[in-house]
Amino acid sequence: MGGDTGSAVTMKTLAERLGVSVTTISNAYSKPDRLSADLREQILAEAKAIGYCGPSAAGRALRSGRTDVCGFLFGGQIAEAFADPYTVAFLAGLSETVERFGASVLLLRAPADGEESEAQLLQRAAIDAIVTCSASSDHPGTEVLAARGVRVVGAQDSESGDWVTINDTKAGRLVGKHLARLGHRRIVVVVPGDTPDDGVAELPADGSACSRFAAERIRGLREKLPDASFTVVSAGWRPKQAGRLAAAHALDQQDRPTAIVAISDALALGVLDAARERGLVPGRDISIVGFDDIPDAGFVGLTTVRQPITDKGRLAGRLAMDPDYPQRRITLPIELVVRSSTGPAPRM
Amino acid sequence: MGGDTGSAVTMKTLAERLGVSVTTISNAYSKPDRLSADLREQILAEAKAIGYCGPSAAGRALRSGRTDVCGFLFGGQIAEAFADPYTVAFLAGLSETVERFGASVLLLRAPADGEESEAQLLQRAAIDAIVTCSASSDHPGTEVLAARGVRVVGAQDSESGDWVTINDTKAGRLVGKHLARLGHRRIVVVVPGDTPDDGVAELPADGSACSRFAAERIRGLREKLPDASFTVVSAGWRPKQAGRLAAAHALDQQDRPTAIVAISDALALGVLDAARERGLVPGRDISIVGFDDIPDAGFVGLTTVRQPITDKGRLAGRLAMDPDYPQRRITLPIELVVRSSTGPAPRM
DNA sequence: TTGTAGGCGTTATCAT
DNA sequence: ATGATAACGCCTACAA
Repeated sequence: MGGDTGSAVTMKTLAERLGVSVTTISNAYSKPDRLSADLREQILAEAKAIGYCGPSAAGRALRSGRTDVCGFLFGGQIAEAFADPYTVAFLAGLSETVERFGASVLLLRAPADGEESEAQLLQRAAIDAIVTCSASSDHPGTEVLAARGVRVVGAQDSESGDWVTINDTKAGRLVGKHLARLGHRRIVVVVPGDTPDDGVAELPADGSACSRFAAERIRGLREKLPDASFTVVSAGWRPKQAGRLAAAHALDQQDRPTAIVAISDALALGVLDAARERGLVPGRDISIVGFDDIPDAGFVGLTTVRQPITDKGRLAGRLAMDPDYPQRRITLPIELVVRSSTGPAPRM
Repeated sequence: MGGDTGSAVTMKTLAERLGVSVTTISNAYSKPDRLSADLREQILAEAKAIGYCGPSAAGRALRSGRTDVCGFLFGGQIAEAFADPYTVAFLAGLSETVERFGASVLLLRAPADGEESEAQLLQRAAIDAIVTCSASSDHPGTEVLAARGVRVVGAQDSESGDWVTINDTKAGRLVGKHLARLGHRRIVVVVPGDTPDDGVAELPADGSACSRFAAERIRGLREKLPDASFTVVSAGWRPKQAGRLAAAHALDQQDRPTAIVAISDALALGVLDAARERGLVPGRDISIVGFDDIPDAGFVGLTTVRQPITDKGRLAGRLAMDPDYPQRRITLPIELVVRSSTGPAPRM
């Protein structure tokens, strides 16, 4: 105990003490079948004895070009990202697979424009691959990484690169069809987004100011509700709070919507809160829909479009860690899950 | 576009093209004051032109011994860890600080006993420092890391090493005093823990089967409630669900407790759900207390012991990244926050 | 099955 | 202000 010189012990140390070559030591760790089991055990024992804990990651990375690290690029602040059950579920699948490949996940925040120093952090990260989540799918930084030889796995279909995604337009259509059938014609869509002064921003109803996945969901939605009125609002990035604020704004209007579509379940949970605070019963007085089917959605009876979030993370991890995995562009199935939060549009 | 050979471009390439030495290139990035501004700009421009994106992390790590990576060691599965708002808040503070030091956070799962391969993952990780959270504070793996020269920052006081923590016994006492004053004498404590068959396990009432921080909270609690009856139960690791199950079990007994103390707010949220599902009004029919004061606690009116979670993360990051930070053992202040979930013990 | 040699890209040290 | 040189710890040929 006490601050020793630390890692003065290397493969060479071990080799000298045992009278074998460094190659043999190296093989003991990386290619167990290239030396006798006896010798290997002896080496491992001595290693433990003198406190050698395996090949140094730095040396190995430099020589082999592999780091056994998979980056995870998320948008927004970390607290916002991890307050979102979708992100957490995705990350759970991702890290499960990454770990199975003997690697770890490095958290990388997508730098906003002009954040020079954080951009460097991303560019220079020692990673074999990077997985983006929907909020950061088309980040410019990934191109540089790709040029550097880092495998990039996106959460959105694109012309180049690998990805695993869902059909967001179709997801929107599923919701649109459902709401159309129930007779809804006055609809508010809640999306994550920057907020100006008063906390709620109204955005172009065609979704042109939203991230792409949101825009596509909105497109599908409108396609099936051609004669409905649409308002798109945002109230920040922290999902629950944003949903609550945005819904509060919408519900306190003269001409209250009959349905609120939250672009994610995490937002929808906040929308439900806002409705209940006003004594409105979801599914009777107001219909509320989300996307993703996070675990809580079932618990609170939220109608939503299910996607296999954790599997998405697993597949992303697979694409990231296994360059030989044959299918490099994957679209996962989705499904409308009708629960109690939607019902016929009330006459008003 | 198109898979090029990748990172064939190095400092040497750049040096040759500009007719300067590699040292100068290196300095352009790491020691800007050791060369003329002119030359530096020229170098940076050429770098951008030929697609060189800064010193390779591997080379730098090997030579300098620094990786600019801070490990975060969490217990349990990743989905469980990040379903816990405490962990998320802590991580937010941690990564904020780590990023400020030009480094990133690497997610490391604490391997259970016998998970040889995952233990290797931890031991060989290329990190400058590692921060543990309460659930993994006394993990054996950290000792090896410390011996290797990795700075270890714990979330619990210990004889050796650096840490940032709170006084858990005192936190327990705050709750104990509060409940004693309200006349509670039949108390159930909910802790995270492995579950056997039926989903709820009853543990020794002295907390001896819990993690240390939980045990200390229980100790403080009992100290102030010397003549109360205690039952300690656990129902898994996913906080909300575990709290709900454990509370359901306790509330469906003949001799229902008058107060339920959840060892974390995340658990308490589940306890609240269970109470409400049974038509019990928290603070009137049953008192419910948590620990930590996560954001949702205020929202649902939960009485709890506040600790500055995000600041804890920030300080842990500081200790991890800055070996010269003078104070290496920090105990943060705590405070009882009384809300509506506690009230006088009902006569029964 | 085991050993030898060279180099991966960088930075520290010591010159100039 | 700039350059030459020598490691850093490991892995991949190739040789024995």
